[in-house]
Amino acid sequence: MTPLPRNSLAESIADFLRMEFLRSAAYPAGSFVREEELARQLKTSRAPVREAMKILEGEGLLQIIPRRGAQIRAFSGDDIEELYEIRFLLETRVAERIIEHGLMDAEDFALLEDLLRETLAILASSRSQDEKLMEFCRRDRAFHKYIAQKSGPCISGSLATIYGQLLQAISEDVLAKGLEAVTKEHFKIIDAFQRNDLETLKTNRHFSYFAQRATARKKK
Amino acid sequence: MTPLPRNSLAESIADFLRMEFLRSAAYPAGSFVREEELARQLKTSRAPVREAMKILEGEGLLQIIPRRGAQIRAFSGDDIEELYEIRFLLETRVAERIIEHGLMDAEDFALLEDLLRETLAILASSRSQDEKLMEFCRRDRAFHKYIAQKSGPCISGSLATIYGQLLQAISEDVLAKGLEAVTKEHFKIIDAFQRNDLETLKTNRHFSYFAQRATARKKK
DNA sequence: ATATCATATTTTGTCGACAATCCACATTTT
DNA sequence: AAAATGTGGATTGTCGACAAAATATGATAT
Repeated sequence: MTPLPRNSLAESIADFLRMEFLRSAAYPAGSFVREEELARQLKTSRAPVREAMKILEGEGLLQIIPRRGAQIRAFSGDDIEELYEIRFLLETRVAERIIEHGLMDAEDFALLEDLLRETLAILASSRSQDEKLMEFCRRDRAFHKYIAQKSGPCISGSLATIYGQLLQAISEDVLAKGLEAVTKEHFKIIDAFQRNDLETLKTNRHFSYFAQRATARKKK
Repeated sequence: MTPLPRNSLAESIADFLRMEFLRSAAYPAGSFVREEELARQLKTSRAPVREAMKILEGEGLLQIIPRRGAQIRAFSGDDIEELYEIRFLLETRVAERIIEHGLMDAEDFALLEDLLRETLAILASSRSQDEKLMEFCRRDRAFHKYIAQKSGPCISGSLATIYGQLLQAISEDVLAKGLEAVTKEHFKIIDAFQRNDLETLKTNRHFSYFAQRATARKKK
């Protein structure tokens, strides 16, 4: 058995910050994350906080300006369009490879559907909004990652950062549309894969959470 | 004038490690980077070393296993193929956008050619091999980044990490082929952009350093 | 009133030390 | 002999403190 490596404090702090950025009440885009303040809040020292910020910088969610601080990245309308475009490009390639080479079987589909059902169950149960958001994000990531991994580890990595940035960029829309609705749409993706329906995966963009509406509204 | 933010020690260490990974004599793929050892070697403390490793992890060059250490990522033949594929996908999109919307003008071309000539001049001058490698990497990155930036900041970011991983993956081939040869081939890219020759940029893969030879040899 | 400069305060960058964990090797047990 | 257990050394994780830099504050001169 794998020793099941518990993540370090830095990873936990990074998780925490990712969530906070989504809720965005305390940490609006463009504002700075103060090391001391965050460390005091989480009852840790500044060292793991700094490491967490380095992680988030690597994911493109934070922008560290030397000797100035860490600024929460703000995405413009153009940025969002660009992210959607990259996502479409990479996901199309993923879908092509999976369907062409038959990279997913019945077991995979069952596993993914279980994951989605589990997600819905958690969202239906009475937990705090924060916990729901956290569990949703964890499982949503896992869902997309599982599919991308079938195609390859490198493309999966690239897509993961795109997902993260996109989620932060359009968090208000995700929250507005509802976590359940987003999860339910994922069933259609599994269905399309089962039917080897590449066209649906490409043209209908079932992969995507939302329509262009989101990007159009952000444009200025 | 911009205050020209000097990069922190962590960034410098990350730079240093990137170079070392390319030379790969002291740091072969798959081996671990020891914090204490590196800190002693660079006459710093472990804090900036740890931060540098977090940076490199974000770039996919290093793989941090909690409480175990930081392992230099080893790329398989399949990985390299995948990286080339992603790179082709993204670069094609970059070229399309630039040519379709006329995103580059005479000034850009002149600037890029200057950069290449400068690179060749440095490579021709009598410096240490290490310094040549460092200067080459810095300018090669700048070259690709400048072009990608014309298309958009997000796609540029994705491509940058791909470039970095690819460089580490095939560093022996880069060193074998010669830094000058690689730089000289870049002139063809500029030429193709000037002639709006999208087909050359796509099919001939002038963007790429090498043929499949590199990937074929790595496969097992 | 504005601009400029000196000073105070806040914030980040770096360090050395200690605690927790992991690994390799030796020892014991079956 | 093989597996399990323990112990010692090495390595990572976290902390608090100090140094350096940037920002904010306020006084002075024009």
